[in-house]
Amino acid sequence: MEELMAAWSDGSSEDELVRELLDNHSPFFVLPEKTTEPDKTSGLDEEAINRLISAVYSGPTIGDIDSALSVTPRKNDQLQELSQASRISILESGLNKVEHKYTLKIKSFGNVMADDGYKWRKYGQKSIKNSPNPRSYYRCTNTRCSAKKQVERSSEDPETLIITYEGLHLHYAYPYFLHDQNENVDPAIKKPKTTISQAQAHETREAQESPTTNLTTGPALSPPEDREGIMGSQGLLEDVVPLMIRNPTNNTFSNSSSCSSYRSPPTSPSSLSWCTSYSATCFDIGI
DNA sequence: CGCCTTTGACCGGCGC
DNA sequence: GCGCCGGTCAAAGGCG
Repeated sequence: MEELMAAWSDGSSEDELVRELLDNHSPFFVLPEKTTEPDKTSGLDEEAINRLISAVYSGPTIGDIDSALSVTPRKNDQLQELSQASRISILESGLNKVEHKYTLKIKSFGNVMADDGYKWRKYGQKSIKNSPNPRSYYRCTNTRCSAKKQVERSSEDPETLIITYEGLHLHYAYPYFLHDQNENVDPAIKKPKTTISQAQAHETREAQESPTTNLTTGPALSPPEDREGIMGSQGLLEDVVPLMIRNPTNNTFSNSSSCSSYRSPPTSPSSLSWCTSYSATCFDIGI
C-alpha cells in the first residue's frame, strides 16, 4: 500500500492514469455502458472523458460544490428542492476550501456516531500548538484511495469538531470503470461494494440528506439502515456525518468532476464522486 | 492471527 | 545552522 501511494505521488503515474482513462480498453477503466440519462447515449464518452481528464489536474472549488449540489435528477422536483436546501446548509455551515483542503466545522453531541461508509485508518496524532486538543490523522483504508482527513476539536468551542478533508474517495467511482469488479478489484480492498445503481442511490441520497439532517441540526445522527449493511463498524472510529456530492445523471462527468487532486494523487475517476466525511468521538480524537 | 490504534521517532519546510 | 512545527512512519501492543 505504501508503495502504491508512493507511486501515485509522482507525476508520471498520474499521466499513466490519464492514459488509462483515455484507453477505452484498459483493463482498469472502462467506460460505463450507458448513462442514466437516456437521451444522451452517443458522443458522450469522449466529451465526458475530456472533462474528466481536465478534472484530474484541477481541484474543486466552492462553485463546484455549489453546482454539484444543485444537480439532481430532473424528474424529481422534491429532490431538487431538497438539494437546494442541502446546498444552503453546507455553505452556511462552515465549509471552507483552503489549498485543496476542505474544512468543515460541525457540532458534535455526545458519543452517538454513525459510520459514513468509509473505512479510515488512523496513522497519527499530534498535539497542536496553542490548542489543548490533539489532531488526529486518518487515511482511507482503500489502497486505491487517496482520501485523508484530519480531525480536531475546536479550542474555542469544545463541542465543535473541525474536520479537514483532503483527497478523494477514489474507489467510489470504480463501479463506473471496472469492467469486472471481481476481476480487477484489489483483493486488499475490503470495503463492501455495491452495484452501480445501489451506489448511486446511496450517494445521491446521502448528498441530499446529510447536510440538512445532520450538519445543521447536529444531534439525532441515526444513520439510514442500509448504510450499516455496507460499512461495518470502525471500532473507535465512527464517522458521523456523511456527505457525498456527485453529479448523478446529466452526463456522468460534469462540472462536479471537481475532484480535488491534492499534491499529485492521480485521482482520476474520482472526478465522479468526491465526498467529505468527518467524524470522531471525543475518544476518537484523543480527548 | 490479522487488523487496528497508539505513540515516539523521524522528516521536511520555514523562520530566525 | 538550529529549533519549531506539522505531517508521516513504523514498531509495538491491543482487541475481536
